[in-house]
Amino acid sequence: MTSVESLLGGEAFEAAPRLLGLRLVSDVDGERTAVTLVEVEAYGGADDPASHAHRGPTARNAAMYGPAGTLYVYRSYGIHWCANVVCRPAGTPSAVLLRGGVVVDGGDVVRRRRGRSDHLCDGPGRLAQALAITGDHNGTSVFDGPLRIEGAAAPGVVVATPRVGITRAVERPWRFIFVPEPVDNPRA
DNA sequence: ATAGCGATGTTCT
DNA sequence: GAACATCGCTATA
Repeated sequence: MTSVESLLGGEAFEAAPRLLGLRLVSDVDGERTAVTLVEVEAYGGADDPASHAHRGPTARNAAMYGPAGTLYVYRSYGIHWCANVVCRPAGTPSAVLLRGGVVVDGGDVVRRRRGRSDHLCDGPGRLAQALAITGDHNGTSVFDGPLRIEGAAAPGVVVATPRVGITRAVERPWRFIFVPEPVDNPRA
């Protein structure tokens, strides 16, 4: 078992914050890009009214029922792609929505894909476009596929807030933001 | 700086 | 027919 693999498991809201600070590496069309994950959201199964798996399996959410490490990619509002990582064993639906990152490799490629130089990865649709994640990657594994999660988290603080863009179970604080630990604070 | 709105695939009522 | 785990453009301030 890899070190990253051991970070998955447990309820989605427990696994989600563990992914913060890790690297999401993309090798698509022969181009390498990578980000450090800084914003994620947890989605559960039948017990989470905001989850795509709340009503049971469908053609769209099938990947959520795969083993931990499975990528669940869905189309949002008919336009954008959004990527999740499954964190529970096969048969138990779960998802950690990847909502934001900081580019650490392939910045030129990312800016070309995004068609701009700002707001490269802040938002699930933007993050997917930056790393060229599409429906083709639905069901692939983040341990051996074209999109991988690697490394160990850098030191930082995790802040929990309510999930955004949903209308049900809005009170659950299942959105997690990574605040890097300052290496040095000249003002303190 | 904030508000409104159009685009549009899949699911749900 | 309506809602939706969004985004980028446009208008108004």
